[in-house]
Amino acid sequence: MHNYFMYYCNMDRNKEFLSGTLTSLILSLLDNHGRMYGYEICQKAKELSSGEINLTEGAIYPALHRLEKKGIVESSKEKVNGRVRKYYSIKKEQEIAARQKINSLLHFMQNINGILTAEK
Amino acid sequence: MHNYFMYYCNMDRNKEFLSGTLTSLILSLLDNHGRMYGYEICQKAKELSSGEINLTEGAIYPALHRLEKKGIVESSKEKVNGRVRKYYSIKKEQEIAARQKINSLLHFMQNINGILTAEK
DNA sequence: AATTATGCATAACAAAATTAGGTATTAGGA
DNA sequence: TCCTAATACCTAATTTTGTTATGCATAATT
Repeated sequence: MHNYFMYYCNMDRNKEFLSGTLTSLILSLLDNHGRMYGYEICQKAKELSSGEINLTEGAIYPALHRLEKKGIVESSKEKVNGRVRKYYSIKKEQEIAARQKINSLLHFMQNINGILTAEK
Repeated sequence: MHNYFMYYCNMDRNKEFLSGTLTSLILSLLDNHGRMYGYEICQKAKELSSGEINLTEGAIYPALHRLEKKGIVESSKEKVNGRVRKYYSIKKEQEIAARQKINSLLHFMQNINGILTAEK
């Protein structure tokens, strides 16, 4: 290593948010509403943000697949009104970790907010 | 187009934040402190977040280069204490746009916060 | 003398969202 | 009865962005 800047210049636990809050957003919605399916998550995010947060399908579905692959959520398909829905929920043993992740995002946003609103 | 979901399911002006708050963070610091150089921006972000936001060099320098390439900031080199610093500042004609971007991030974070802290 | 801090830069890689396409069913209006 | 909108899933190519790991150079500290 040529210098030591990088020893303290990594994003630590916050690194994941610089590249997106989507995963934590999904976990939060699942934590609050229990079983949800992809389309429903998009709608709920939109609803809770006065129509301003519009998640794209190309983002939400791969994100859900990643969460499942990592063993954080589990899914089950169900036919409702002739259409198949894929419901996701946080695995029981992952709930604490999920809440920690959500709190980390809240904390991170407080830090960013503190910088953005700092007095000159 | 095969369906119409995507007509209203894009991230609109918020899209840039899902993939990082760094650019807005830089603009905010430059807006508040005027001329700053890369290393100084890292230090200031760290200082204003009680040491929790640690920007990496590999992120900050390319980000500054992108901002300059886009004509949003301008730079000038200066030798201070035998070391060359590259100072950046927001172009006069870009200040309003920069502040809008910063406000967009604040607004976006309020929305995310609203979702994360929503009552069940 | 050696290390730490200051200061810049870039390249290979990985992660994640955008963009754009695909399939299928149901509901509602003209 | 069409046609459109809404519901509901999926994936691939591309782009953007950050991480990780380098490299160089000078000043200050131990």
